Amino acid sequence: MPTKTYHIGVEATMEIIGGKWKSIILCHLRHQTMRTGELARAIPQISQKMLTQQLRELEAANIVSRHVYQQVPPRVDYSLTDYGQSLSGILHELCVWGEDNIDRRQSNGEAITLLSRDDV
Amino acid sequence: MPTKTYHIGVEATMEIIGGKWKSIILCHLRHQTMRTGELARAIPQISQKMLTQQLRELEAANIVSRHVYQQVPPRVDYSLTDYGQSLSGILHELCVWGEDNIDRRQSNGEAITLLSRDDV
DNA sequence: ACTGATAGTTACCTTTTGGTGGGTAGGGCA
DNA sequence: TGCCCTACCCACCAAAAGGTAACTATCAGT
Repeated sequence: MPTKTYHIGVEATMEIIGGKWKSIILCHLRHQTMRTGELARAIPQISQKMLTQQLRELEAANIVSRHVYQQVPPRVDYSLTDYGQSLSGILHELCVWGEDNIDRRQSNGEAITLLSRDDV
Repeated sequence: MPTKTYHIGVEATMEIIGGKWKSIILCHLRHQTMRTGELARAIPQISQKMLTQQLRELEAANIVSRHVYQQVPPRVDYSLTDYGQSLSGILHELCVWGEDNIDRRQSNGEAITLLSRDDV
């Protein structure tokens, strides 16, 4: 089996939280356990396919855990694992830096809106 | 002009440091100003095209600045702007978390190598 | 018997991202 | 004259990521 080689730590981190959706999902799960539908409503731009696909990958990386309740209609929820919690600080900073960046660009005349803040 | 809309701060951050290369480049520039060729040697997997393309985008976002010396052969170097420095803490944490993640996976039996650490 | 609710899968397609291999400039130097 | 050096650009192609729409299962309620 070929050994996977990284040159710098950030490569490994980005493999886990990179992509268009993972960091957004994680930012939401940072505050609370959420059902599939809640996540979908919190991230209205995401498609069903992407949501479950990304959740599966985060689960495989042991960042989120998936709880299935034996009910009909189905009930499934997701939360950060203990290990996933270790990303919480980073996720928060990523949110805050982005909010500042948006403010900056707005005051620079760019047409930009931020719909909700993550202020603690 | 259509207004660009973000739903959460992290979206904006990821637009800037996301993708396969940007965070790696920034992690290197965090410690020192570097010439094009130095960067290319520090990130051996990157192609010329990607290196300059990503640097242009980081420059456009006001994260890195590009200094051209009037010489032949050409000499160009890149460094973080003051604003770019505001990412330094995040970049460091991304590196450290990734290093820990790799350690974790190694002790879990995965065949993984990390070639160089960013320890401060 | 039919509908609604929830979570999920699949096939198919488009868009974005990344890689390759070639070429440019222009002064220094053998 | 001709080649080296550095940074960088371009045309073209391949691969990965993401989007759309249609489909599944199951039980409750009407």
